[in-house]
Amino acid sequence: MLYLQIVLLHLESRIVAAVSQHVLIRYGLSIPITVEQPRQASFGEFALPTAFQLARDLKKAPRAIAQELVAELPEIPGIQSLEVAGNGYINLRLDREAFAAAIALPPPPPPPAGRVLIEHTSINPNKAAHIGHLRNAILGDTFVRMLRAGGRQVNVQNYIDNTGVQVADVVVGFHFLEGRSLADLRTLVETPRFDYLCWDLYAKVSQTYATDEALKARRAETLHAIEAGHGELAEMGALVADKIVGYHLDTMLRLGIVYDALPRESEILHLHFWAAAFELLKERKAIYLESEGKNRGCWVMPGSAFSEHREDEDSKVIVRSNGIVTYVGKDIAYQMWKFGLLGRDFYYRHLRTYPDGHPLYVTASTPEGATPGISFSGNERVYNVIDSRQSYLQDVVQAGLRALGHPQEAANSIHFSYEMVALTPRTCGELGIELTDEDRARPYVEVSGRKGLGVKADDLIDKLIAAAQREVDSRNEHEPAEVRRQVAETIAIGALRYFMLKFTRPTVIAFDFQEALSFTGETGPYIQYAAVRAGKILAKADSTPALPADLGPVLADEELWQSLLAAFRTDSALAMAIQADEPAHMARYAFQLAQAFSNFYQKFPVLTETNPTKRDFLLWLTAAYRAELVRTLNLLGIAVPVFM
RNA sequence: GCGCCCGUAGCUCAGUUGGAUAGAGCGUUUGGCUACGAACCAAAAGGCCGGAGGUUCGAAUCCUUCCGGGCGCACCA
Repeated sequence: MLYLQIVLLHLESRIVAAVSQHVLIRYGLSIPITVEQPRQASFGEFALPTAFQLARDLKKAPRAIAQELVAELPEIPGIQSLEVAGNGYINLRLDREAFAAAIALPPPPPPPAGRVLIEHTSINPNKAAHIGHLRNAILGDTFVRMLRAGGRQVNVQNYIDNTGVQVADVVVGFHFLEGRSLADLRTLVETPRFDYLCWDLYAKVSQTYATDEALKARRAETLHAIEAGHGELAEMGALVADKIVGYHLDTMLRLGIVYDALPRESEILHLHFWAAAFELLKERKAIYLESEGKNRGCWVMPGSAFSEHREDEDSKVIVRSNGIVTYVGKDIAYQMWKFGLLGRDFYYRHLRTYPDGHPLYVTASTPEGATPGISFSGNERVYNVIDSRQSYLQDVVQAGLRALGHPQEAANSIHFSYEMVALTPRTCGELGIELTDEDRARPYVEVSGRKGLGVKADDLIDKLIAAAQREVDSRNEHEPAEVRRQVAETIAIGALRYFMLKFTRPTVIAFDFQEALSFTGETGPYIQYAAVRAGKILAKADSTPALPADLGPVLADEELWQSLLAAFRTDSALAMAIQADEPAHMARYAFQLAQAFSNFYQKFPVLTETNPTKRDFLLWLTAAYRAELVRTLNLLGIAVPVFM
């Protein structure tokens, strides 16, 4: 069934080849030929704006050129007719019979695979995940699914900063604010929703710093201990981080999000990744020891390395005057490892096996207990899914690679950036968050972990499931409770994932409960519903769907023909979405596909159709729609419930 | 101050990389269920694409400039 899409793609490239060759011979011009979809379906299947492009060079009216082209272009197999439209467009119509016959063609070979790495999620392991993290993970996971469907070999990583200040802050809270020992913490981490407890504690500690200088001094002490990896404070930090990572993995698994490996900062420290990178940076003179000014005694990267616009851009400190590397420095080392440029690797220990059998590895600093023979280093292309506020730092990392003499890798370092998820003032009100008059007047309010201001991921998922459950129960009283529960979950996840994907990456999402809880209109459930209805028809049909031999009369029906075309755009939509690095395009396509099916569903009753050939065709097309809907939803990480 | 992002229907957003009459969803109004399940469909109303210049056959899209909003610009991560 996929062949149809391939046929369309092939046809497009045949048109491009035929037209560009003709233009070259006839006019001696070599121009890029673009093929578009006509504004109105009744115009045909393809449109060529070629005459407009030629008008400049030929100094002739576009319409006249179009007429010339139509008269002189050689026949293109699969194309029935050409006609001039408007003031110079050329519309092409498919040979429908030939097109239908092409269904029998064998499937094409898979596209060449390249090894790519995607890092996403990467939440500080010191508190529960919030909606902003959901956007990151859903965006990353969806893009992974898209790339894999597009033939790429992808490995998925979730970076764990288990030795950073955020973990230290929570340890400060437990130990110095609440006076807990390591033994106390060992029992405490086992209490339910330990991640929520940390959420509140982190906010409390952050606020206490403002008035308590002594506590702030404890933070530095704690961070130091955690980085060194020795002593009670370090053990507390490891305990907290490991436990919270477990919660994050569970939360993401609820959304169908899994990883291949968890690289941890503790191993980057213990295996001295930075030392290796530092030597290389010095050797290539990518950084220098500042001898004067405010950065005296620091190793810095000159501003000109990462900013093309200004010579006097401030240089970026990589190693502090006390000899301790900054976050960016560590990130450069990590990015080098991703490309296999560091000359070092982690050991990998098996951490868990996902329900589908997929193994998850975590990095280790010794070969003890490690699984031999695996590596996640050495990728051709690297996507870092990180919010747009960190674009400055990502630029510095990229500049580091360039300065080290790796322009190729720098160019293949992609900051897959996205805007933040904020809250509408109304949602803040519902959450009982006090707002200033100034905030209330804004269109949205930024979430803040330090202030404890935000919507926890699991709370949102629970709320969505509850809302979906009400709908499911009211429509399906006769179904077993356990199945209803599963259906409600599938719908809730569908709604959430689609909601996070429908916005393009640079758009700030002003999160609103009312909008996110909606199951009608442009939502995940709308698309799931289309797939479920298609499935119902197929289940009730007495025959298996097969394409009838004589399609002439059926394809003459304009609406049916359009319906057929609309069902087979997945591959080209996928290719375009990958090329644009934009999962929202895929989400948009899924919705359009569902709309096309809903349309078809309304206009053409399948099971009651009396003409047997037409009935066979309708049934076949229903099966095609169902398959494409399932496949497309799968790309978005959305499952299809058994009923709705 | 410098850099990046955004400004499109009442609201929330798309706009296939410069193409034909600018599209969806929500909301509003109206019509359609003894059902291949209405979480749906059909129809209507709703637009100086922030303003002004420019580039060209053609601009929501590219350039310049102004206005309005957001986010960055640490020896934090």
